[in-house]
Amino acid sequence: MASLHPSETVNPQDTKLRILEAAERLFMERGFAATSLREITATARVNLAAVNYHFGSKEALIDAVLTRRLQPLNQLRLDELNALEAASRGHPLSVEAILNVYVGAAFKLDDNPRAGGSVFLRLLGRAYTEPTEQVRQILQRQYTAMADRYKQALTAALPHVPGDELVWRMQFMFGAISYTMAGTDVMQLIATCELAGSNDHAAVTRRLVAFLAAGLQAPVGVPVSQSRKTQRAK
Amino acid sequence: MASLHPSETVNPQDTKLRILEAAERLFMERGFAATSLREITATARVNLAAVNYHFGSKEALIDAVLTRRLQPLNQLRLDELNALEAASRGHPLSVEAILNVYVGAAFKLDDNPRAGGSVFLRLLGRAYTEPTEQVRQILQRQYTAMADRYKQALTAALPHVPGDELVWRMQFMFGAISYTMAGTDVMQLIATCELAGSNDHAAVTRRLVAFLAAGLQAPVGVPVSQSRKTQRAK
DNA sequence: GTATATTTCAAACGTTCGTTTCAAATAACT
DNA sequence: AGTTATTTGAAACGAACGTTTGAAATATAC
Repeated sequence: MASLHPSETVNPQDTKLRILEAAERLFMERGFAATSLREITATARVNLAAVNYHFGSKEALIDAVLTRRLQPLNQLRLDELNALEAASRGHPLSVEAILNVYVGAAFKLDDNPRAGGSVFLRLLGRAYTEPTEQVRQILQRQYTAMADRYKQALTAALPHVPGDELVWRMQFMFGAISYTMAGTDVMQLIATCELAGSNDHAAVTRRLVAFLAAGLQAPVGVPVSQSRKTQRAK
Repeated sequence: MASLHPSETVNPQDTKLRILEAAERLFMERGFAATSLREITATARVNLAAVNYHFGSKEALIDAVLTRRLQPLNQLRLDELNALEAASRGHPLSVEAILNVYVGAAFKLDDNPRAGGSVFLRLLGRAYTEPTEQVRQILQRQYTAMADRYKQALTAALPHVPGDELVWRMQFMFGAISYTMAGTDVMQLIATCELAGSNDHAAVTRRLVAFLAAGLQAPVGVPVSQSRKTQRAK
């Protein structure tokens, strides 16, 4: 060991971390199923068997990669919403304020180099549409409490929107957000135009929040049961 | 052949179709990478080698599965928008009318048993966030002209929204739509609530269009360059 | 310093993957 | 009819997969 250069000495915990970060990036670039443990361990410059030694299986590694950042992220979203409500002292929060907390928390993860979230956010955006039961369950576990809490806050902020309508609008909201997070840049691929300033998180947040706030606050139409009549009346 | 029961006789083209439909469903349920040709051919009750014989490779099969329904879908979206503009005789279209055509086309695919789109729409919603370069290119090829055309129509319907802002809002729009199409039912998984009437396409369309129309028409904020001042002013 | 526990490593395990082969069966054509 | 082209079938190909193994190396404890 004395013959090794200091930069080559390895922190005991380093292997686990290096695997997590290599896996995070490769999962984002190629998806869970298409990324092999051999690619991951080669990227992390650790032995192939290290994954099964430290995590147990590939499934458990996927779980660890997702939970590591998702748990703090959603905890931050809960904490900041609670803090905001506490600070408002009874005054109902605006939709924009709620959305700013939710979206802003993700970009805080992104800005913090320690959290290294830029890669993770793209991974997360894609994980939402992952077909495997395992990933669905991980997301469910991590989102249930947080989504319920935000539904409650949004209900207070949108008294004119019925409950079932709000659930749908939150569905649309999550879609727009995770799609944006995924950064698939589909418009860039789809149309002959570019997304201006996609690296300016504050600007993206402002645009996204304005869009979502308007959508959530949209006038509520006629009840579903009367829809056919309404359509024919046109 | 004469000894075979008529129901057992096989249409020459039948093998290709059976493969396409089995692949469509399995790709939707498990994703592209995680679905093997052996599962597909077993489900379609055809020989394993039939995929490579009729399509050439798994990649080519993925392409065929996506293009088969996406091409007609986006063509329908183009045709119906053109028809609507022609019928309006110079009057600018409303945002709602444009969105109804776009979203409605997808659900027409779903309603038509011949088109059998219910499975495909979920697959398509997931394909949007697919990491592989191949799938990205297929989507780009199929979406470019259509997205450009809708951007043009929305520009006319939203004169107060600058071009770069509109591109972002279309990005949010595509996110909400494809997320809804994917039918991941993330809110169902995430929160302790259900999406009421998710099978009522007319009702979903109405909710989605109302949300998106409001989002697209949201007031345009201050220019990005002045954002910091505005934020501090609060 | 010796003993114990933890971590790394190269090699191999059995499976499954996409693809190919080539003969048999079926369809199409003259 | 007989001949040709197309399609199906069973079997096998090499490659890559996740995982396991057991010995070597390292860290920790006494």
